[in-house]
Amino acid sequence: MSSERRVDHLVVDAVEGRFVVAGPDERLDLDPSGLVDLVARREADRPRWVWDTGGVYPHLLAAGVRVERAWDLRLARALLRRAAGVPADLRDPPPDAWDEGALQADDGLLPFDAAPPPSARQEHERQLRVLDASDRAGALRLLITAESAGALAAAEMRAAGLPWRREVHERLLAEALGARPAPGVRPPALEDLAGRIRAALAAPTLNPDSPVELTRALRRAGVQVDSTRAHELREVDHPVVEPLLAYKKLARLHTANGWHWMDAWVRDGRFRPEYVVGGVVTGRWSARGGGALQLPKQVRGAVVADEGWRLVVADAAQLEPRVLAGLAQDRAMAEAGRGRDLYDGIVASGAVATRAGAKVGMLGALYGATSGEGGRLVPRLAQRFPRALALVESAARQGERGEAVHTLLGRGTPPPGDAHRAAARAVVDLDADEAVLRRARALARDRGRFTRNFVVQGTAAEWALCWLADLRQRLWRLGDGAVERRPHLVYFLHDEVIVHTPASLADQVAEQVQAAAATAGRLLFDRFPVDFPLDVAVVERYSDA
DNA sequence: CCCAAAGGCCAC
DNA sequence: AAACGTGGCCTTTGGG
Repeated sequence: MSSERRVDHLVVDAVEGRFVVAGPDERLDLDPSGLVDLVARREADRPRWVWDTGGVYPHLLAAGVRVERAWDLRLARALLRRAAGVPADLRDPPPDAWDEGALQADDGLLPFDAAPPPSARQEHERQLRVLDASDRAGALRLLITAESAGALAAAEMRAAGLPWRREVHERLLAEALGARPAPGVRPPALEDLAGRIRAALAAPTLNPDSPVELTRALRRAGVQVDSTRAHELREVDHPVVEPLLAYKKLARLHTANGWHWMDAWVRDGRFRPEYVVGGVVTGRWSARGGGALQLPKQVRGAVVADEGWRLVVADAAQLEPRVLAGLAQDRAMAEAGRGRDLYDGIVASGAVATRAGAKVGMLGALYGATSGEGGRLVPRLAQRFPRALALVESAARQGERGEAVHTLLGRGTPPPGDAHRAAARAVVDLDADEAVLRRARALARDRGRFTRNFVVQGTAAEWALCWLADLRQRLWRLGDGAVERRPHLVYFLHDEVIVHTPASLADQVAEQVQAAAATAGRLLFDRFPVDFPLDVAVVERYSDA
C-alpha cells in the first residue's frame, strides 16, 4: 500500500551542490541545471516533489520552473514531532540534518561522532511510517500537504515580490518627515518636534528616543507617568503631549519604514520578504527581514499594481471566532455569523448590547481575559454560546495541568518548559507554601492562556493554509503562459491575501478567492454549516482596500 | 567591539 | 502588581 502511494512521488536530495532525484524505479544524479530540466520535464505528470522546499524551489523559480505539488520534509518532520495521535516511540527521531537549524557537515560544525545525515528518501519513508501508525493520519496528511503547498506559495511570493512604488513611498516620506537627511541625522520634521518637546519640558538636551530620559524629564515637569507609551500619554493633559505623540508616530515611520528600509528592501519595484512557513508555534507564518508581517497602514499607499494590472485584496471576516464555532460545533455561534458580520449576529442573539462589546468579549474569550470589559463580557457569551466557550476553557485547563493540546488537523503545542511543568505540579500540591503557590498559579494560568489561544489561532492558520493552497491552484488555471503573465499571489498575512492580476481577470480572481474560501471551510469542517465570508476589494493600491 | 534585555510600537 | 494570544524589529542601555 505504501509503495502504491509513492508511485507519483519524486524525492529530491541536495548533496554538496548536486541533486539526487529518486522515483519508484529510477535514481538520477544531477547538477543544478540538470535538475531544472528534469523538473520542468517531469512536472507534466504532476508528481509530488518530496524535498526541502526552501532549499530547492527558489532555484527552480529563478529558472522559470513552477511545480504544482510538494511534500516538504522539513515541515512534515517538525509537525509529526508534536502531532496528535502519533505513538510516543515514533515521536522523537534522533536529531539529524533534517532538523530545523541543523548544521551542515560542510560548515565543520556537525559533531564528529554524529551519524551521517539520512537521505531524503529515508526521511520520507520514516514520515510515511509515522503516519501509518497514527490514528489521525487523514488530518495530518491534509495538514502536511497544505503546509507544503504553503511553502511553494511562500517561495513563489518571494520570487514575484509585492509591487512597490518607490516614488510614491518617497513622496509620502517627504510629506511626513521633510527632506531626506544624512545618515544618523534626524529628518527636519522630527528635529522640529524634538525642539518643541525639549521646550515644553524645559529639558534642552533631552533625547526623545530614550524612554529613560523621557520618563525623568516628564516627572520633573510634574507629569506622573509609569511609562512613556503613547496610550498612557494620551490620558495626560500637558503641552508636551501633542508634539510628543506626533514625534513617536513619525519616528516610527522613519526608523521602521523610512528611506533606509526602502534602500534595504525594495529592488526593481518589488518588496521581497522572506516568509517563514510554520515559523510561529501555532502554525502561523513569521517573516525575516523587512517586517513583512507588520506593514503599517501608513505606507500601504506605496503598494501599487503594475500598469494595466490590479490588486485583489481579500481578508477573512472574523476568522478566529468562526473557526471556533466550527471547532466546537457550536451551531448557535455559526448561526450568528451566517450571512452577516459575526459580531452583529452576536448582538442580534441578545448576548451583548453592542458590536464593540461583542468583539472585545469574543477576543477576551480567545485570549483569556479576566479583567476589563472583555473579561466582564465573557460570561455573557458563555451563556449564549456554551459549546464554543467550553472548548476554549477546556484547552486552558489542559494547559494549566501541563498537558498538550492540538489543533483540528493535529498540530500540537511544544512541551511546557521546566517552570510550567513545576507549576502544574505545585498547584495541586497541598503542602506548597503560599508564595510558591501564588507564583505557580500565575505560571499555570500563563500556560493556560497560551493553550487556549493555540487551538483557535492554530486552526485558523490551518484554514488559511487550505485557502491559500486552493487559491494558488485556481489562479494558475485562470491564466496561461509565463508566470509573469498570470494572476499570482504576492502577499499573505494570517487571514489576508493579495493577488496581482491583469486587470481583465480581476473579477474572475475575486470569484476564485471566494471559491477557495468555501473549499477551505469544507476541508476543515466538512458539512458543518459555518460560513467564512471574505471582504474582497479590487484596487490599484493596497491602501484603497 | 558584540550581545542581550528592556521599552516601545507595528501587524494579525 | 498585573492585567489578554502570536510575532518582528527599532533604539537605548548596560554588561562582558
